[in-house]
Amino acid sequence: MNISEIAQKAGVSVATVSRVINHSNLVKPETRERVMRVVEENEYVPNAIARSLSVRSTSNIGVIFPDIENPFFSGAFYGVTKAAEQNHYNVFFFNSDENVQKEQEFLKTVFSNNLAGIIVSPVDHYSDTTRELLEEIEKRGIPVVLLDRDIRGGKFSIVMADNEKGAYEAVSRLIQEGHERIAIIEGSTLTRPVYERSRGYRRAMDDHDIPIRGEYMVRGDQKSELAYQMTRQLMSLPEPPTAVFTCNNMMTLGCLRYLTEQGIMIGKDISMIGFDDIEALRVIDFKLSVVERSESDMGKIAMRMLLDRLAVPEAERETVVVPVKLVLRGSEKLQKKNV
Amino acid sequence: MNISEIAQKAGVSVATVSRVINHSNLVKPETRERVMRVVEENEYVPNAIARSLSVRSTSNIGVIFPDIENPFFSGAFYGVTKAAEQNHYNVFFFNSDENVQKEQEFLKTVFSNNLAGIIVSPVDHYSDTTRELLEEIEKRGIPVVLLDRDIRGGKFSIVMADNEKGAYEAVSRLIQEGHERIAIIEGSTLTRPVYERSRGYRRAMDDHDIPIRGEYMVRGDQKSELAYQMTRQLMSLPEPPTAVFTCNNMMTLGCLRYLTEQGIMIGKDISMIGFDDIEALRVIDFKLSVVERSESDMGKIAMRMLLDRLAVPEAERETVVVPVKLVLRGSEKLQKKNV
DNA sequence: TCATAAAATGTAACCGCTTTCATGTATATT
DNA sequence: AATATACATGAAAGCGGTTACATTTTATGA
Repeated sequence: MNISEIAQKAGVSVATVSRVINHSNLVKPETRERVMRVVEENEYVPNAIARSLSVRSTSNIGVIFPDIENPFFSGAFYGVTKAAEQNHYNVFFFNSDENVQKEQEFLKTVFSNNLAGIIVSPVDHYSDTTRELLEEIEKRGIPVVLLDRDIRGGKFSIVMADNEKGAYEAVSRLIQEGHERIAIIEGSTLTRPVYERSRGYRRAMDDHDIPIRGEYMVRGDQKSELAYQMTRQLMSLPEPPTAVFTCNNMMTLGCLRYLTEQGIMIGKDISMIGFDDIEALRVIDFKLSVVERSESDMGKIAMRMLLDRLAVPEAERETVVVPVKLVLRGSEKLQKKNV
Repeated sequence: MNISEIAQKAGVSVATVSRVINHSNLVKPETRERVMRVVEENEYVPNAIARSLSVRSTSNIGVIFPDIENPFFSGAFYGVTKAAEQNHYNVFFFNSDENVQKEQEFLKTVFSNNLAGIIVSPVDHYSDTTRELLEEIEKRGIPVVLLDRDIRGGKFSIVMADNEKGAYEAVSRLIQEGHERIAIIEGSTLTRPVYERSRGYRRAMDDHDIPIRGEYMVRGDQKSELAYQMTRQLMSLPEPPTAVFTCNNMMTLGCLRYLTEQGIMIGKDISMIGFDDIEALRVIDFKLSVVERSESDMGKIAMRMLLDRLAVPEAERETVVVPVKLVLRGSEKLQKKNV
């Protein structure tokens, strides 16, 4: 069933049918009625592909995240789909697997698929190729919104958490608890949030006149395994840290595993605060203090920003910083006062 | 840059360019060369929308899951995107939010978006409307593959886990540990996996001649809260159960929370086995025995089945049952022998 | 009543590609 | 050399809509 069949049955031209289904106001009420009746009787749904070809744009947006299985991203993705649905947009998803090539591969399909806009969390902060692709996309009038991670030298709309503040508050809190030997397990340096969290740590230490010791700053990635090893390394130091701040949820778990395996009690033998809440631990009431942010809000905001840009193409690119919250559940404490 | 500009620059007709980019073999090697050079020089990428309109089908598949934040679904989704990517398919994602209306809303857009196929995990096993929509889709030549959940009276390809066996083995194991007072926290009855897990429980009990007590069979949903309350209810019985089998990961957590809050030690004061592994607990080495299955494999298999149907439209609809594995980590044990 | 403006509708080109059918050209066959 | 055959290419219709422009209908005012 296509538009000309409907036109024929309703005894009008295809142009009129098109006007009716697009809510144009230059069609007589009775005609509209008649056409609508035929449309409903035949359960006619216009072909979105043909429409897209004609208007040279779609109602589809693209989302490229590095790892949909990471609760942060699945939460953000949920927010995006929710907001998209409410505004009658469809969403294409692509998982870059933390792989720059794959990410770029997908970015190249943006034009041929005539996407209305894209939301991306770039794999590599330093990739010039990715930046150039994104700039090309913007230049051709397709809005880009970055989520959580940005890209060096690029000028894009972005929604991010207040990473530095989150880290600053977490570390400050540990200091208030009396700690001086505070370790940080950083993520891989390829992304901005990692950098900012690290800066928050250093600023908190500086502001409280606590010297930063290189051996307490170790680097993990996005997985738990390396953080596990790094924790072992930290705890094997002649003077092991008395508190640790972990920069993302998977690393928090890796760290936690080493500590519990060794029988080191969290919030008792050692203090700990992680970045990002871990639902499973929260649900079982495992007392872990964390820096929390709303993933789904970040997704919704990203979609909203995209819609704004779509509505007003020449609008300014904006940066939205989502607040973080330090949620204290006890793991920031220390019972044995061996600080 | 479109096909006719390329044709002009290469000094051939659009038909020839079309043949070149579609790898038709009836074009002279030299011509192909020449066209390809122009294509590359101009970084020409054919417009997928126009192509779709012309061939009346896309390389897009649709995925409808009830809750992308649930690790089972985000894992399965990862598998789908992985397999799709390898076969040059794009994936549209839609979150039904466990809401039948939303699910049906999306199913209606399948035609207008000319999707090549869909993978769905239906919200409600008993929804005739959903079944009819899916049948209509199949009838119009668009393959449907169900994942994890099926639909009453429908004859569709499906990939599912061996739910009954998983439950049977888990409960049998609890029985072997000496239990007789075994409770089950079932999910909401709207889906088939729930029914099968429940049946596995009953069969295990029957096979070992243990009478099933109604007060030990309680119903949760997909969330942790109700399971928490149900666990309290179970533990408040005059004769509380000595072991509990929970039918999905969120309920496992809710149950776990009540027990730990009450100071009831898992694998010591009470035995427990859950359905589906919980990564966070595994990573921190929390000793929870579970029935495990590979979510991403299920997604990959679903995509593979879709591709097969796409290649051979008249192919039989098949049911693939993915094996489950009982992973014993200690929580199935009981130390206080008060059984 | 008629000229004129405004509103409603229709005609047809176009979006960018695929593909059938017609045509032209090279190769093989006798 | 003439004819048949296979191969290579092009012209043009079509996919299902939208929309600029032309045309017809209706409303308005003198």
